[in-house]
Amino acid sequence: MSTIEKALTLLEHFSSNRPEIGLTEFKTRTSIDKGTLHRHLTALKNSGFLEQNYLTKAYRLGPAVIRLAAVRENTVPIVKTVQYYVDRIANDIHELVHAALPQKNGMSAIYAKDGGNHKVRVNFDEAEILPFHATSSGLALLAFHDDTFVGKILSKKLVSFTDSTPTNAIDIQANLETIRACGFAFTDQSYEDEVGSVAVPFFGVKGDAIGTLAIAIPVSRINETFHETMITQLITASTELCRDLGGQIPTNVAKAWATKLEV
Amino acid sequence: MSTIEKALTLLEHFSSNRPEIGLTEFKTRTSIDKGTLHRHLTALKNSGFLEQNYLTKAYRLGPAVIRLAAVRENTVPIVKTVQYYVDRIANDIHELVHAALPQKNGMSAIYAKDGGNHKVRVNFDEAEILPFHATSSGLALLAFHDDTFVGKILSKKLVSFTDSTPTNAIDIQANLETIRACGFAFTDQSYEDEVGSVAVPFFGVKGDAIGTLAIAIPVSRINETFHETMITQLITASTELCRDLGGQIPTNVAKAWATKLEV
DNA sequence: AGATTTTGGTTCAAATAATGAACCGGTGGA
DNA sequence: TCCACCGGTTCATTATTTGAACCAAAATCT
Repeated sequence: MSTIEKALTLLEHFSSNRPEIGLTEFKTRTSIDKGTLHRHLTALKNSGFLEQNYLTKAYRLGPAVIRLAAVRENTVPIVKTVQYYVDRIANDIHELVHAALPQKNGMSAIYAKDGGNHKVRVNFDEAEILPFHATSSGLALLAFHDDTFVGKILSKKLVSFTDSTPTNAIDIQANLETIRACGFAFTDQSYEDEVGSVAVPFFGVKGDAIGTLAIAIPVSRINETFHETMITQLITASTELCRDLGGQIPTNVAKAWATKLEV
Repeated sequence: MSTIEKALTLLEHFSSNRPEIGLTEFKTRTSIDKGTLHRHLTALKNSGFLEQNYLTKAYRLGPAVIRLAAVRENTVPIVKTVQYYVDRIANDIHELVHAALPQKNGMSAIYAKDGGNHKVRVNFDEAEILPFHATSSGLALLAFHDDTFVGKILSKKLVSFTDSTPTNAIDIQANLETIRACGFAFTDQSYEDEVGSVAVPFFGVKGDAIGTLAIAIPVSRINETFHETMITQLITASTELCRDLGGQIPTNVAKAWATKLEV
């Protein structure tokens, strides 16, 4: 791994829950030498990717990322495009809907909308990393990503979040096979207790999965017919989204989705 | 300059006007060796900061920046906070208003709104780098930034964009002194012909300028009274914005602004 | 108030990774 | 068919990164 990648990996530690990280905390989190760490953090700071809380000396993300995100969104307006469909589904089914993009170690929600007015609702932290193996988003994406990437992910230690988190790589591979066949993924309390989720991928020009649309819902509200409703909603939205983004749905997925919608 | 900084500098070359850059184009733009360049670009790609157009092999910004920007905005919600004031000014004065943050080599607009319905309007490209020395935003920020940074900027070659672009460091330093005294900056066609602009800084907890609010306007529509209107609008907005962000307006600026508002 | 721990930050010889000139192989004109 | 240009790779040389030990200041404990 190059020095550049090592340094950029540090940025992954920031999240909405952990917006500021001090030098020593970084050291315990990464077990990288303090000297090295300091030099890397300083380099990131000089480049505008980090800035320091002048009181605590802790590091937080800097203004450079704002500009880059604006340019990216100007180049490939995925967030904007995805919003329409997330909102539509959220308004239709009155549950928490989100769209996510893959990062190195999991999916990252780029937009979420809770269409519900339920008392019991799924707590959702945007910009959090959703682990590939424990979430429907993650599985839906892995199923349509290249094998080497999947292999890399599944060969790492698979953290258990609940009693239902799948941690056996072989089982997961089998599940991915099923997902590939039907074109959608679902999980039952594999990441958070009491929460189930359904997800479909959306595709880029090569027919590769570039992101996912997903619904998270308290298991108490899931039943057979609602499960089907969620899936049809996601499938139709993803179909239109792919068209908007100039993406291509793999033929077997297109076929599976079509038969699903006919029923 | 560390390898990390060198690599991250590459990202600065992307903009809305130049969303994709190939290896050879990078080489001509940076005069870095092709091998090195390729390794750096690959590292950035592996980290999700770049992705490749699979047809042309050209690089463009990747999905990692989206997540980081979301976390940053969750941490320090400058964009969201600033929007309210930019919109307000735009609606009041019916001209192009924007807010910008400093990057390494200039200001970058984070939000813009054209409140006008004029036939003649200022063309504005968001996520573009606005050079410090040629724009009111840049000057307003430099005036309240630490001297070493200003020195670094002014010691570089100051590009001339129009006949009115100031390129003499000593003149600019003198101008910064004036700006420090009155608390706002204005330029007359120093970046684009026919366009004038006014800007005020807004401040962080240390009383340091962390960004700017600015109005760009065709010179044909500027007159004495409108000039004053723009300045009062900007000053009041910045004052409130600083309060929202927990920033501290330097005492002499606060005084200058207060007297300006009294008139 | 004084001692102690913990914090961010720095140093410099040893270890390692970055560098770049030359080299591939594919693609698209002339 | 040739040639130029593209992205990408190789490997000996070189320069940078690395990390154990060290420092100073601030927070914490006694």
